Amino acid sequence: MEPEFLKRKMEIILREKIRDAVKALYNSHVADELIQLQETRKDFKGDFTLVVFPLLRFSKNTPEQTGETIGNYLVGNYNVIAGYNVIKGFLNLEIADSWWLEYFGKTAILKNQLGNCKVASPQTILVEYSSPNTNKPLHLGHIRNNLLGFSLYRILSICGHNVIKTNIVNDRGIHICKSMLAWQKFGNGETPETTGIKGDHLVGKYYVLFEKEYKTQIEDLVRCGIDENEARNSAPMMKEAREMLLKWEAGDTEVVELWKRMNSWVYAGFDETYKKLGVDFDKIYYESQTYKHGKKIVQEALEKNVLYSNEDSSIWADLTADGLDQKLLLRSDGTAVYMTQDLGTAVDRYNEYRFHKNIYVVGNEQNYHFHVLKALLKKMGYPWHDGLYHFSYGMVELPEGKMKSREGSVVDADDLIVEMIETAREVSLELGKLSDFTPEEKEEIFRKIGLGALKYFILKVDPKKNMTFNPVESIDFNGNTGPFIQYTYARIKSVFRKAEETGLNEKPGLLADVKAGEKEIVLIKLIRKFPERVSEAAEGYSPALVANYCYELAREYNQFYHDYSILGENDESVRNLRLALSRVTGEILNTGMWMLGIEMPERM
RNA sequence: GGUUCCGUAGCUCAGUUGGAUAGAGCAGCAGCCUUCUAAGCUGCGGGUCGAGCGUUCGAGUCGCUCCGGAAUCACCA
Repeated sequence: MEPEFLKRKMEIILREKIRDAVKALYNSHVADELIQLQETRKDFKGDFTLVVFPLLRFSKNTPEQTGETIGNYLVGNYNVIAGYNVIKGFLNLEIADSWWLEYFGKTAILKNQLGNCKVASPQTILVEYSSPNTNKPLHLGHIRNNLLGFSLYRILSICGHNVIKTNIVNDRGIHICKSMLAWQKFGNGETPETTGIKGDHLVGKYYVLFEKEYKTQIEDLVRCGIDENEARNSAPMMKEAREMLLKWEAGDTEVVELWKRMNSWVYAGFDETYKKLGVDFDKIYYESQTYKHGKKIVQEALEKNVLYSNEDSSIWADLTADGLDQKLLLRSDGTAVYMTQDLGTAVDRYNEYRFHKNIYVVGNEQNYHFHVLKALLKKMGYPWHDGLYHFSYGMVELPEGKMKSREGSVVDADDLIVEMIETAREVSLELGKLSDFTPEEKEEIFRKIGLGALKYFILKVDPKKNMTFNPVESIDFNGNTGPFIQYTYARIKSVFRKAEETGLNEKPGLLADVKAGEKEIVLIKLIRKFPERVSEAAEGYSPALVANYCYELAREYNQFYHDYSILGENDESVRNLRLALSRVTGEILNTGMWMLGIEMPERM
């Protein structure tokens, strides 16, 4: 049997009481939006604050006097309100400690703390993320993409949605031909096996080699007096790459075989990186397949006169009515562009999953592209176009600006992961707390901490904003970081190991009539916010809200841990409350970090 | 040039539908381990929230105009 306050939030009850108060005191009905209730700021005494300015129209009195009158009424008519104070136009209401304790007592026994974050009507949601090109390894930008996509999947799932993780691999086009060509010319038959180089890095090496050779050819041509643009076009490397692309599209056996072979190297490499990052997919799409369907869709739309054809037989959409521009969908030679395949992919996905939402985790540099994609689907008469959502995240920049592949200023994903684990190892060994662990156990802890630091660093930032990564300063392990939260968790685990040894275990049902301290009430209030924060994160597509909540909770817990003794407390009911608070905090931190894809060590 | 986004402490970032005296961390300085993990805790200094005007009882938050930065506007992806 759940008590009233578990089914109905305190805020809702308070609003009702305030409405009653205004009715009784001023004989007026208050519209809901005029009752402005918020949490009381830390520097003031109280739990909830009523902003009284909007109510002056009823009281026809000063803000102070109105606050006093309403506060007095509430204390007299609702025993959960233990007191109030009025500062300027703000009425601060104090909820009785007994209420918080009763609340905590009832919720602490629940299997998980997520209660009301479940949505009323679950949806089928596709989350597309990662979306790599097959000509070079993943870098820091992809890491942000992968972590955001995967975390979004977990947050939406935990709220009850049916979420499908998808990936679209850009496996065709001129870029992969460049790597192939360079490998043919300079590769001497090198493979990941013969060189020991990870497949994606090996292919990336030839992409760089192509660009290098191509550049010298352009320079040579320019020196011979040829215009730079002309040189770009006529450089032999580029000509050969284009020829190779034509051969690929024509199904030339030798080219297709090489393409398959080199892509397979890349996929093996990607799989390794994905595995290290802890992300995976339910369904992978390949552009080399979806672009064909895209072409068909474009042809059909042309026949229905939704699109138009130019004299050179290229096919276009006129989106000026939507405030956009003319958009090319098929080149004059009949080949597909990027948008063509995205149309095909979207339709394929809808046919396969009948999704409510199709979320694209793609950088904000492609905002225009997704506007156009949505407008096109609408124009072509797909009613589900409304379900498309571009989760537009900001770029990861270096202190000196944007990462540039061609200038070699990219932060490689594999390198960064290794570095993070190395740093975790150094820090851990210096602190020397793991001496009784086996080498394997230690490695596992270093891995969790290193990756925890990296993931938290990325995910704590509002996804919409660009962020800066400084490779020199690297990523911290103190303060608002993943390891800080992991450490808090490990501390809690340590308390329970000790409790086990000494027999001072938590006893269910001992939470009534405890005399609680200030920090304990603060913790209870913060714990109570967890499901709400998760809902906000799901609705706002923001893992950062979960990350920052976890930090807030860990910080609060550490203060509590520092100020109060848990197992050293002699009063059994107080000790039991502290154990329950520790356990629930640990559970929430574990679940919260799980939503970010961060693993928690039992010890560190 | 058109469109979109962003400017908060030296640095990296928080800041709910507009609410009180704008918060953390890092870096700097000063303290706290015979007691459950010091990857922690406490304190100090640090701000014209890019600038100005407007709406409002009230603006970091909303509107307009500037200044600065980014992205995009390809028969590239």
